[in-house]
Amino acid sequence: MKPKPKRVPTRKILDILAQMYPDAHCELEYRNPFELLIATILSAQSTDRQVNKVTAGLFAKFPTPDSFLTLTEAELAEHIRGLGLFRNKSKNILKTCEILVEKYGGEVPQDREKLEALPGVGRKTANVVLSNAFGIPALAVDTHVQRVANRLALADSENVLETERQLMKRVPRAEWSDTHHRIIWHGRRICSARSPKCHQCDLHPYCWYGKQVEPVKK
DNA sequence: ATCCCGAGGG
DNA sequence: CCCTCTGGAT
Repeated sequence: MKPKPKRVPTRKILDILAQMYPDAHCELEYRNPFELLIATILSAQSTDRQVNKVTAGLFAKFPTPDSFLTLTEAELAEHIRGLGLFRNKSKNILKTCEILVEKYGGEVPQDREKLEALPGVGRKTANVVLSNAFGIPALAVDTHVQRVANRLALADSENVLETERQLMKRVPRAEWSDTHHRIIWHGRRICSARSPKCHQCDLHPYCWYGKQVEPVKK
């Protein structure tokens, strides 16, 4: 008999994550699908904390696509200057608002293809909006999910789309949204890109990566 | 593969 | 100083 390749059951990992982060949720602040869409576009290569700092004032003055369209590209850029990639984001957001107004009556479409056709909106952003704003199951793979899922051997790929496929295959559909947020919280709080805190991680006994970083003490 | 691109942390 | 942050378009 060959020794079984022992792989940690996905169920085990998911249960521990649920136990570690029972209240995980989206940390971007928004009041409606439009605000979530804009906040998510802004979140590229930026921390949610910085995004919330910017959107607090922005959404108070400009709560709708129409109101954004009263701004020039340079004016909007000035409002979001605290974030990285602010020129690209300003341009994309205004074009997106134009399309929302002209094609969708100022509403955010609940449709992946229509969302991804908006400038500045790719698969990850579309997944965030579908899942959080509309309750449509989706599993957004961002930098945290990519890193953590691979460290935990929930996925094995350098490609985010492939990682998404592998996760969707292993995680029950009803748990996609919660799992997404739990993995992100884990990636922020413990399984950080640099110097992960394996010593205080409940998943350490089940983590191949953690054993490399910080071997179990005897 | 490269560009965009400021704030915050180590 | 260098690395990272809920990426997307070319």
